[in-house]
Amino acid sequence: MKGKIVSQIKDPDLIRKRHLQIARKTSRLFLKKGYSATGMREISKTTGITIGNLYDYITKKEDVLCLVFDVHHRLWTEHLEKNGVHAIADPLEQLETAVRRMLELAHENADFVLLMYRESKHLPKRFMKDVLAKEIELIEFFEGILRRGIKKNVFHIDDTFYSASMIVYELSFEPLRGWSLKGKKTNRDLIDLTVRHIMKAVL
Amino acid sequence: MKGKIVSQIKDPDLIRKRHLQIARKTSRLFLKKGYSATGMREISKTTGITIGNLYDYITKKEDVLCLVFDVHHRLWTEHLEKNGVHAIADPLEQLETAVRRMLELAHENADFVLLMYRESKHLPKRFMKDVLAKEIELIEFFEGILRRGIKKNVFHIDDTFYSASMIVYELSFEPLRGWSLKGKKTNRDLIDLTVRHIMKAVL
Amino acid sequence: MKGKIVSQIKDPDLIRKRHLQIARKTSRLFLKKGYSATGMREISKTTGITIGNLYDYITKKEDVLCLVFDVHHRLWTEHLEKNGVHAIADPLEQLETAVRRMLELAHENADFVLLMYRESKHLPKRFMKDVLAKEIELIEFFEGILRRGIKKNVFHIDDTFYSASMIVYELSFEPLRGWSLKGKKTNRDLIDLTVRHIMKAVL
Amino acid sequence: MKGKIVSQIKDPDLIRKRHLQIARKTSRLFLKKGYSATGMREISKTTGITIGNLYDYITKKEDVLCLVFDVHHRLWTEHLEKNGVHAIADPLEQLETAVRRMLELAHENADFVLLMYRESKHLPKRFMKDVLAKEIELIEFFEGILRRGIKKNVFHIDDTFYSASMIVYELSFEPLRGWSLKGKKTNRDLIDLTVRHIMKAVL
DNA sequence: CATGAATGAGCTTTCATTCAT
DNA sequence: AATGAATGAAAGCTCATTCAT
Repeated sequence: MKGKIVSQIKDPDLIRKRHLQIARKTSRLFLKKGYSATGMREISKTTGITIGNLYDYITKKEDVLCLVFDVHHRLWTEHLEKNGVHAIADPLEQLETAVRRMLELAHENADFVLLMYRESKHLPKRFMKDVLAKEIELIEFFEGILRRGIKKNVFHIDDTFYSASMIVYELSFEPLRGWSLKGKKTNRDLIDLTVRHIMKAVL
Repeated sequence: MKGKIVSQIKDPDLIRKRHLQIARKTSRLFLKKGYSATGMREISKTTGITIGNLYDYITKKEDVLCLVFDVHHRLWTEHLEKNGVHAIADPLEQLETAVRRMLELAHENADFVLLMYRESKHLPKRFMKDVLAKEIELIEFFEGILRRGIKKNVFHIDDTFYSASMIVYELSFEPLRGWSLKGKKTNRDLIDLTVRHIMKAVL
Repeated sequence: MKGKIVSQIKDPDLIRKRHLQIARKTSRLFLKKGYSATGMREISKTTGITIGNLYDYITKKEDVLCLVFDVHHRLWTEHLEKNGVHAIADPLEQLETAVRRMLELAHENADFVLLMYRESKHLPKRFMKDVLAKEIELIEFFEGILRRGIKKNVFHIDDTFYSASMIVYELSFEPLRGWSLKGKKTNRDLIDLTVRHIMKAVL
Repeated sequence: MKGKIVSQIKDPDLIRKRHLQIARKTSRLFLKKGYSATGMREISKTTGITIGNLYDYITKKEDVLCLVFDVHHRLWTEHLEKNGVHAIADPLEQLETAVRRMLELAHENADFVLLMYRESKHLPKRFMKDVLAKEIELIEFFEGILRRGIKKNVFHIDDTFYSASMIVYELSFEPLRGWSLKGKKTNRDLIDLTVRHIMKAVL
């Protein structure tokens, strides 16, 4: 993962700064137009970095997509840690809280989530492996909760890995399918409904 | 819907034949390489229709994507009809059967489903509306089952449209997320697990 | 050699016609500006073939250089045949005639010869092998004359391959070094001097 | 000649030092990849001089090529002086020695000679004139020997300038054409053959 | 109806050169 | 004197689309 995107620039602080700048500004472009339809010239204009200079921080257009994925992934990992979800002892409470926090995050970054489903195909293989590994990590985090809940006899499910996978999938319901409910439900209601839906399936 | 894709050709039977030919052969290309990365030359070669002739049956590259979506949608609509799901009287049995049939179809056409999530962005707006309308139709079909089940006091859920939406979303679990379970579950098990997961949430 | 330059175009006559057109017009550009300094846009303008269409007849810029080399090589091979040099029985007369004819050709295509020395580095390896093979052929042609002359006791040299190589090299004297004599000698004188120089060394 | 390459730097010793450093290191690059294909970044890396600093010692990329030519030319001039060829009284011995020394030098610097034929086109006109002037000097040196030999009735040739030009040209036989004899002749043999070839033509 | 050669805007990427520090 | 980030024109090449035959 480290040093994945090769840069011509020597100053590592500058690299970090510019990489963030590129990822943040470009993600909006990718969201609106899609990866393929977004040209390097647009990326240059949006980021405010001239095209030549841009290529001092990346080697191929792909790298920009990798940077976008990177920033977004960091967001998710950090979110659970920040909210102290790991520390909750009661599995039922922990699951509910984790799901709720993730749904909130998914709501705030709905476009991002959609982007990742849509454009992951354009990631270089090497990077794709990292992405999948992180997804598995998230699944395993939920699996851990489920296992502890089963031991304590509070959850009743046959297959923890399957259920954890499905839960993680359901977290993306709004970003991927929300359009059908747009205008019919407030965000609060949608989250409540999904929390209940998920909890019902494990109890 | 009809006549959406404008054609230079007079003979309507020929148009239908060619459109089907284009859709079927090209979908494979789009699946493998994605819409943007697939060139018209490749489409011409794969379909066996020369490039000039191809443009007698479509007006823009988009149209090819529309054709692909069209064929695939027809598949789903027809599937429920063919399997006589509409005729089942018992809501519980009907829901379980419908879900199972859809999951089987989703499994067989996993790549297609993935394609539709990925490339829908490239559809022209006009066509996109049709696509969403059809999705709503499917949701409403499931909503109908749920409503009847509630009346008969066999389902217990608060919001039928939400639940129907979520069910339809869950049908795409394997195509979109199956990679995490690849090698761990047989297709049969996966379908059984998902059927049980869905049924549990509505009972 | 055959079919070396891959083309998208189906009509083989058209390919030949355009390849010749490209080679002839572009060689002038390469002569004046060198291979690297000549852009595809210039080539497009000079040949009168639009840039996209140009790439229907070649796959890379290299190919244009190959075409130029090809045309020129054909020139040399055909020249000896046309002038009936092969048919001369007397080795001394044959050598003198062959040398004179080649010097005349070298004079008329001096720029071309220079081009080949200068830009051969940019040829793809595969093609380079063919070029060298043809050069060896020419050397061997002269070696044959020398051998027959030795048998008839008219030439006196130790090493026929060396001498043939040197003779072929000397044929390029004017194209490569003529500048130092420019204005001092007429073309006729220069050729006479070189013929005498070469003959003296083998007698 | 002096001060040709304009520099921002005040200290003339430093300029000389850096210019030598640039010429020596870069010539290897030009040999391998050619002038056009060698980038300033590569030159910077190879010389160990940062790109900005490099431009304190030159004004354009051309200048680097000039420096390379300069160093190489100095080599040739110095070589004849070092070997005391100028002091030999007997024209025949002097010619043979001069030719032999030059051939040895040409062998050791074969790549260099090739480079000069190939890349001279990229020299700025002003500098090109200097290069040609030096070439003429070398020709005239040989012409001098020939003249003295004719006076002493040991050489028999019609045109001293032509012969001297051809001799100088023949010195580059190995660098330009040696590939055809590679593996067939040792260096010693090749030099002997060429010396004999040249002497035979003037006697 | 069918063919495929032709068009040219637009793509990603490179690279000589400048300039603030 | 030295550093290296920044510039942007221009390079090679692709590709959706048109049109004469």
